[in-house]
Amino acid sequence: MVQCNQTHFNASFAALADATRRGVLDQLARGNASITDLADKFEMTLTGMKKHVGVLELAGLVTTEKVGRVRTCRLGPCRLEEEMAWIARYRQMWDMRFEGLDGVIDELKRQEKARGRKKRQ
Amino acid sequence: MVQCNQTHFNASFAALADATRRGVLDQLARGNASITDLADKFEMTLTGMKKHVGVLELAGLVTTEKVGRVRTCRLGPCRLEEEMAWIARYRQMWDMRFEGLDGVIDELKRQEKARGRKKRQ
DNA sequence: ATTACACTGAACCATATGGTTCAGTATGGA
DNA sequence: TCCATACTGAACCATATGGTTCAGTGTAAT
Repeated sequence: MVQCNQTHFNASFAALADATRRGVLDQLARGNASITDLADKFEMTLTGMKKHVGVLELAGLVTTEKVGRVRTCRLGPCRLEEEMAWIARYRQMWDMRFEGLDGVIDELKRQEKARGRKKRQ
Repeated sequence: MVQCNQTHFNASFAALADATRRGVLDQLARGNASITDLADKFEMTLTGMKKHVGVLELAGLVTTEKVGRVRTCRLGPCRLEEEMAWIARYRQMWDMRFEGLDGVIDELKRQEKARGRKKRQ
């Protein structure tokens, strides 16, 4: 549904709106890691890191699995395809909008030229 | 700088993490609008909408200009190029990661086959 | 059996977010 | 001049966010 997409966009963009979480994704792209690994790397308490991982997990960007006493984090199923598509569409609209403006500017220039010619006549 | 980029990513992704603000961008792509126009369209107070526009403006996604008593909002200079690039790079890493896993799986299968052959010998 | 490790949950804190109302200010139109 | 319009800013509110500490629980190693 639209609602569902909206909610998912909210979650994934919000997840990306934090430098630590983007860093975690970067790190997990290099290899799986435990909560402790990540907490060390980003100089943060276990509890703090767990919250970040939770946000990423809710957004589908990360999945985790606990075996024994260590929880391993890895990249999740969300590949940011829709987010990418949203931005791509936005940029397309932005370009069209500016082409439109260019059109207007060209039109204005033509009119100005025409006025210049008239004056000179 | 890296810091600067990080801050910009924070602002732009946070700006996108709200359905109303994404809607405003959509709307502005269709044409410029006043705060009143947007507030009406999204059934919100002027003050509320002004805050959203402020967030979008800070992220460079919107610019505004006040002439007379009406403030006109239009798409801003930020075309989300770097954000798009970040996501593209992420997806690339994600793919590599999974190719890597496929590689590991293939390796495991080969080893298993090898063990099978050994056992049968 | 003891101890160390890895995580978890609750509670707390400061600040940010998304919204409102209310009381202005400034501008445009009759 | 008078009134309606369009915005603005301050204050407020509830909830979310990004972090912490502290007190557990369960697992691994000695």
